[in-house]
Amino acid sequence: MYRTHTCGELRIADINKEITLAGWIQRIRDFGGMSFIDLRDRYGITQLVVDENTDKTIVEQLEELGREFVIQAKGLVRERSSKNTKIPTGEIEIALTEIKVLSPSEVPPFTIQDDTDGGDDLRMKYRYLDLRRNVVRKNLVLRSKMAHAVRTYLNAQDFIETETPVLIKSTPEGARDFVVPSRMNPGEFYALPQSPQTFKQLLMVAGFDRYYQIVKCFRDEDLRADRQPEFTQIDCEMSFVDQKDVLNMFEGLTKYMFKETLNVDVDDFPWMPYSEAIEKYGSDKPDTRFEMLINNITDLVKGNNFVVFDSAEYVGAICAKGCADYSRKQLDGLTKWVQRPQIGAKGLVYVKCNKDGSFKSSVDKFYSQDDLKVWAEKVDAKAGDLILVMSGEKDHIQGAIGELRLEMGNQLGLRDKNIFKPLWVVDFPLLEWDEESQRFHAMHHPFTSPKVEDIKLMDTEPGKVRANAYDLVINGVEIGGGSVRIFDSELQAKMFKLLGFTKEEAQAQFGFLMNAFKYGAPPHAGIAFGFDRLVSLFAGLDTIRDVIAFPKNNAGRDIMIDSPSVIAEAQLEELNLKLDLKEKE
RNA sequence: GGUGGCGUAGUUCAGUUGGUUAGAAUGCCGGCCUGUCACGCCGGAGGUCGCGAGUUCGAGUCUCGUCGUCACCGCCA
Repeated sequence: MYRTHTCGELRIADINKEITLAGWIQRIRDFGGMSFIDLRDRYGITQLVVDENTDKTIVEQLEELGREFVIQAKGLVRERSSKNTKIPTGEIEIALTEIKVLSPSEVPPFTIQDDTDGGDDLRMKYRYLDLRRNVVRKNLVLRSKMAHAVRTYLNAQDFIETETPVLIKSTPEGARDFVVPSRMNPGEFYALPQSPQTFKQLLMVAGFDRYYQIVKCFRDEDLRADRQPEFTQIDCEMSFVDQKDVLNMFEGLTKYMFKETLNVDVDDFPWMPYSEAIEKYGSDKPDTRFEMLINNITDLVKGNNFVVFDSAEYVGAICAKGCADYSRKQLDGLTKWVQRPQIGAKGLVYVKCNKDGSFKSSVDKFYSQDDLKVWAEKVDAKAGDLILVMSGEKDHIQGAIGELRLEMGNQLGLRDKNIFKPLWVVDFPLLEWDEESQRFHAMHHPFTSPKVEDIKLMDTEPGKVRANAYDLVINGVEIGGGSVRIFDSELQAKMFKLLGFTKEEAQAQFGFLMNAFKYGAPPHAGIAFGFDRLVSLFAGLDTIRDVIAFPKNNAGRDIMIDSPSVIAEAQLEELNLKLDLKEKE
């Protein structure tokens, strides 16, 4: 036995016990005549002491020790003469009687402390050292607890946890696939799943009734702080349910996770139609922690010879509370901010609602005090508030002013990480027009059912068909989404036709699913949560990297193991592959 | 594919208008120190200023390219 206790458990009640600890040396404080060693493991830190009573050989051994050495230490627990109230073991220390180096350590490239001196690159390269730090490990402990809560809740609701294959088939819809060459089937490839979508529907046909899985998914697209090429979903499907049943079940799961892991009670989740989210928040994932809703003032601003507004399809405004005293510099800063290519607005019009009831705007030349008063009433602006107005093409400006709203929320400190505001966004469009390929794409996926009352529109105005599709959004983060599925092979065929598949293509790609539907498919619906995002939201982080033990960087590289990498010529040959690398221009 | 930030000691950063020998903190090494817990004090070592070209009498500093990294846009059903 290497140890009798962990480094986090000894207390004043353990005084005079002969104990053995094992762990990493956090720090040595050498006083010449005496020394202190902080010994660390996952559970905490315990102080070891060497003084005049300690065996001389131990004093000599001490010279060899350094940070991050793994040692085994035997000694007597005793009360400290000067206590440290900052740590749980701070009332005791270990008078050493024996010390053994289990494993020496080179000087680590950065300090293993909460406030490390290491930068992101270095910490990623030595991820196993970074994971020794409390602040990093605690995120993975939270992740473990949340996964446990998911299983506890769904098992209690009679869900069956089922694994689905990882080597599957490439499909044309959705994200780019990661592919895996098949040695036994020359020239053919597996794909890694973007999600277990079709398999979980087949499990419903199989009568499983309730399925879930905490499962890796893979998408070969460009990355972000909240997107990794491999990520984890809480994937679920249910039979004989409608949309409300699914939302209630997973609202229950979400509340359970908040309560179990953060001890937070959240309100019932409001349902917001997609159209309302776009209209009021300029986003399909609204941050409802604060108001500052977008108002459509297009009709109020026309006919004053202000050509920018007169020619605009849409004019939107938000009201920033208490910002009437923004300086010229601040307003210029906001204007520059919206003119960045990422937002792409031409400009920004402001109206200051002064304390004395007058208005000062950047368009005073065109609009009277009375005109501006009408605007202020429309956007519910009071004295002391600042109205920000953007105009242009409707879809673009709604999104842009939505971004401005979030930026103002940041500046005003309205996006508190300790407040959680979940909601369901419902009634998504079934299809969206893709300019590039000049055809409709499924907004959610091709198995999403249209709303019954909208089916008749499928032939006439496909773009207006609403789907039985829903997203869970918390604090402006898209946590998950799902839909009621098509379970009728004829309706599914119609859907494929709308998506531009020929009968033959549909049969080749998804024939297995349509065939399955011929043998008694139950009505079914499902949902999937992005587990990494949910954990990072709970942990108050902006990136999912810190809730993944071994994440990849912006370019999809693992800089610790240095992947991806080239493979041996023999491997290529075995797979019947030849490389044809494009020369860089 | 695009836009922007960053790249200087082991590490995190500073470095003025282009000008002599590139600094600080921390870490590391050595010395002193019996109650520290971010110990303290004294001393020391440590640099291909990412890489390559260019402008210039002179480049860490300016220009172009390139590589790495981060954030965002496109993309991600």
